[in-house]
Amino acid sequence: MSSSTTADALNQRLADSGMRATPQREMVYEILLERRDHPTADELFARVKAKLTTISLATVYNCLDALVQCGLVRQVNYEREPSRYCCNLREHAHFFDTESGRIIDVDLPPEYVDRLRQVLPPGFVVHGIELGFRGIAPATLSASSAQ
Amino acid sequence: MSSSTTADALNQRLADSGMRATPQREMVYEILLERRDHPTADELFARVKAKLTTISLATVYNCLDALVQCGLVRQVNYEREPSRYCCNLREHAHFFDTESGRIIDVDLPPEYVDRLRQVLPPGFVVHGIELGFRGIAPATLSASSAQ
DNA sequence: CTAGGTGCAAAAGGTTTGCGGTTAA
DNA sequence: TTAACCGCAAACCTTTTGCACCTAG
Repeated sequence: MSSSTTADALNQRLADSGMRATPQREMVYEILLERRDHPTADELFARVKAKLTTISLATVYNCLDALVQCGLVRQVNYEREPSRYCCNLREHAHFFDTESGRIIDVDLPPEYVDRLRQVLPPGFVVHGIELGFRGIAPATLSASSAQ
Repeated sequence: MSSSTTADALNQRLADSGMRATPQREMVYEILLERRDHPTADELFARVKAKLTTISLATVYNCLDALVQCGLVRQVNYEREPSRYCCNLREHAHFFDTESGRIIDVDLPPEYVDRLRQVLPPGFVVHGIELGFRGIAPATLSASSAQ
């Protein structure tokens, strides 16, 4: 049920971008949805391999590229660390907790985003905004998403 | 004169962080100030090598690390591209022009920065904020800094 | 039948490190 | 004299690519 609807949605999204659904892509996406904790490709590889034992790391990278390209996944970069992957499609910023290494999603209200771009002089065409905080999160916040 | 005062400032900053001034560090910093165009380490290496012919790429990386650590230089990362280096110490965002590859500094008024952090729920300790825009800059803007 | 995907291994590419020699406090 | 720093080369690590094989449309 829920799993089949996400599979359908994935199928649709991939098709819209001229790509096919495959067991590997479905599994990578499913595992990414399972815990929304911004894993690296390597970490994801380990989790996926437990269920699809023959998958390779290169395929995980390829699947993630496909998911990013079709707009279902966001690639999150912090400094020069390995990329992390995020299946939260809402407009949000990232808080990088330097103590735990955790990434926390912070929802951004639409009017906040509008105000963000107002800092640009006129004439700039904006295709994307990236807002990141670095610091220490309240210890009590154990989930991977705030607000 | 101006060059000697920046050298003094560099010396001071390095000393404050327990490091020495060296010809290589001075030259890397000077070249970085010359054109404020966010070069990569490689690019900087080429420019510095023209004046300090024996310098090595590893030393450029080490010098940049030193300059970043003592707070005179900011390391700017965009997606997974090579790091770029920025000697603008004012609070500012970066606009990544996807057509030219250029990075444009956008000054952030203090009250804007204050408003940025207001999106965080209470309890978060912020040590740094990174705001980046991706898009197309007005062609007329040829300088590397806006506002 | 053919375009697109997978898995493997090797390559790429930016950055870091180890080491012997040098320099400045 | 001794701790910091340089230059060189090798190592590192994440990501990409080439290639042979497979599979769905």
